[in-house]
Amino acid sequence: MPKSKERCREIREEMRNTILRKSLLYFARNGFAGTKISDLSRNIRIAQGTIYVYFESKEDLFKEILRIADYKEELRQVRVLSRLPLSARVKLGKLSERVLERLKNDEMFAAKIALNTQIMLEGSGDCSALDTSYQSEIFSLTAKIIEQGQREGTAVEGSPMKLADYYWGVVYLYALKSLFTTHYEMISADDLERTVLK
Amino acid sequence: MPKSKERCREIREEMRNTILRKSLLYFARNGFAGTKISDLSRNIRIAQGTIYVYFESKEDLFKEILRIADYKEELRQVRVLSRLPLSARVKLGKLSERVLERLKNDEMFAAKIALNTQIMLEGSGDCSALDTSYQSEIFSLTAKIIEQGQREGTAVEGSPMKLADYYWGVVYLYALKSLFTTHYEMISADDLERTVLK
Amino acid sequence: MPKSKERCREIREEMRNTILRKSLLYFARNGFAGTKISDLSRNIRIAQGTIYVYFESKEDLFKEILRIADYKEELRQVRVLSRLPLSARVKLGKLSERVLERLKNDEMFAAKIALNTQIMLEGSGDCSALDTSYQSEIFSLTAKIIEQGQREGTAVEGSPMKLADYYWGVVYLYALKSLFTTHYEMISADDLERTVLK
Amino acid sequence: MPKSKERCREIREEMRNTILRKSLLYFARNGFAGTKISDLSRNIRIAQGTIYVYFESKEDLFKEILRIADYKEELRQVRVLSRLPLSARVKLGKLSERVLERLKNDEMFAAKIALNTQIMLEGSGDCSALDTSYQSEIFSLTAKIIEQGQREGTAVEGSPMKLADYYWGVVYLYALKSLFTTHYEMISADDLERTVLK
DNA sequence: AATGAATGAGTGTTCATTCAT
DNA sequence: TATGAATGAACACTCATTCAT
Repeated sequence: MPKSKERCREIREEMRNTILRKSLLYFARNGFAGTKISDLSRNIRIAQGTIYVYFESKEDLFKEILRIADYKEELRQVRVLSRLPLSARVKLGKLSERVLERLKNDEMFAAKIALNTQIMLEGSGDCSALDTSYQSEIFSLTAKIIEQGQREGTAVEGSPMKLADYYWGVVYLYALKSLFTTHYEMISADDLERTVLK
Repeated sequence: MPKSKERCREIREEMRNTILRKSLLYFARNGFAGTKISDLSRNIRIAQGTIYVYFESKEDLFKEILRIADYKEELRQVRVLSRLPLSARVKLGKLSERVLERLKNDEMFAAKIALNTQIMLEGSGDCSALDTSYQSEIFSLTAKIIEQGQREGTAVEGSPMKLADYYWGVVYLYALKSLFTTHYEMISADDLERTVLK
Repeated sequence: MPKSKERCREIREEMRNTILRKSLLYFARNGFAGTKISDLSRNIRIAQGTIYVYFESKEDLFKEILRIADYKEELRQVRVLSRLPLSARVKLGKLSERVLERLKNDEMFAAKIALNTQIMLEGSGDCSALDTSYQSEIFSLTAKIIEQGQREGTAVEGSPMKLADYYWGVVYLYALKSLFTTHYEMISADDLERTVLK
Repeated sequence: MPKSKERCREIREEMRNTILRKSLLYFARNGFAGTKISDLSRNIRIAQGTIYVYFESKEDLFKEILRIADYKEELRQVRVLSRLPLSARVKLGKLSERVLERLKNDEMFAAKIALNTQIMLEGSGDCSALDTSYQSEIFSLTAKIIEQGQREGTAVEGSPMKLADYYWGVVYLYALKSLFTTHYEMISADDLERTVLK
């Protein structure tokens, strides 16, 4: 008797997500070239062949990872925040607290940030593969908050985009630290804010 | 013919340095796993075999690169600076200006910082390979300057080591940017100082 | 419930035959190495696992195919024909007409001939797997008819076995054509006869 | 000191040809799917990697083989023959003798014919890869000789193209035999001619 | 010393086969 | 019994390393 079609789809979806989730961490830590399918599959505790049931190639798997490692949720938060009737200082305070909180507790979040920023840095090559629109909108929204801060006299002078870039660069820096280092001293929200606030 | 022998050694030394210099950049950009000897040799415009005349293996080459990519010169500067009868604010100002200046103009400097920090992050694995003593002394000297700043009331509160780590982390961040991005906005010395100064 | 059991056996037999029939065509067209179980099962519209309910392995399936792709029926016809009180010319004429007729209309027949001849050509390897006695009896009966023709002065000179081999070789040739080509010009019975008749 | 550029090219050309020549036989005997790179390289007595120094992939190697396994030389002969002021019977006699001679003595010739005809039969798929123009010109020249024979009353009736196809089909048949069978009885030029001559 | 063709261990990928459902 | 996801041995291919020139 055939398996129920529905159940089958569920199982597939579940396995696919397991592979994606575990691979995200692996790729973030070891890079594309440094990740071997054999190690990866041992890490996920599946056979090498199983990966190829769900993905066409190592590269395809990597691209799918980048697709799911987007900033949809983060963007939503920043959007909401930027619209609230708050001072830039408060907005950046709340944002920083949330971001650092997740960096500490959610390894996947750190991996996502690390992977995306790496791709953005290497850039050029295969931009097509990656939808960077979420990221760039986060940057421009952050820049707007900084601009608001400059008008309010709480943010430092300088190009808001440069400062936003600086702010998220520091987030990337601590994403790397949390990915690679077991014992490290996390900066405080104050430290992070200081990139853009007086 | 002692002179000819001398000349021979010179030529050898020159080739060896060329390989080291070009490889430093290549490894910094592509990582160890992402660097193929075939690509590397094409980049240097020598035959693959030539690399093995000067280095025992890819790993040996990499270790030699790390050996020359030390912070001897930087350490010297920081040492001198920390001993001068200056305020912490001025010391950090001068340090920041010099570091950002080199980051902009000296690609090798950026590569050196990127490579070292990467190794430090991945850490654990082969610490033996890398002499991190220069780096850690720079860190502790920077921490001392920050401590001085805290006494003088110009530096922010918090663990001086954490703040030094933050300061150099940002330097690493912009080393990466200058390595990978062609057009980017460099932060100012003020921006960099703000990681640790009020 | 004896009836239900009987019915069950029937269904099994039916499925088994479907697999054998469809596989015969597939193997004839693509060869053993060129036939993937995944493609085959998709072609039959069953799951891959189902094949293994009826056959132990790909090789077992192939051997079973060769077992059913015998020349029992053809042998019977040639036997009857060779015993009739007819001239060699008439015998070969009737044989040629029947063979070409089936080649045109019965894809399974073409596949059978193609597969068997291929196996005979590659030969040596696994002769054990294939009972070539039917085939060789057809050859020797054909040789006898040719001998008769030589006595009657209608067949060309030369070793009767060589000529029989030639005759059936041409049949193989057009079996291949009908298997692979959609539009081709079939030779006439006269053309086929001419391999052995003046 | 670098190897002489010229000598290098020679060595490369030589090895490339060795691989092509030996692979032609191997692919002709075992087909594309049935040919393993490991077996092939063992057969040529080189390392597997060496094949990839000269060819991008197994498929690329196969395509190159088809490119060299053309009928340029055969076409030249048929062209000359068809222009000579001879009767069709004599032309076909000479052609048949030459072809059967080469089939017996030149394994490469048999492999070439076997491979090309196989490709032509499977056809459709990747016609682009193979230049079939030589082959089709041989066919049409042969058809013209047959037409001449029909006018002279020596060739049998029927579509000249069909008969040319038949003639070369038989050549393919005995190419297969000479490739696969060690002991077989080769047909005579007379036998071959009889496909198209009365 | 410098070369680049040759190597083979190691990596990515396929596919016959198994097995829980 | 029929299914198709999971498996891992076998295959295609890569790349650090060697070596004859």
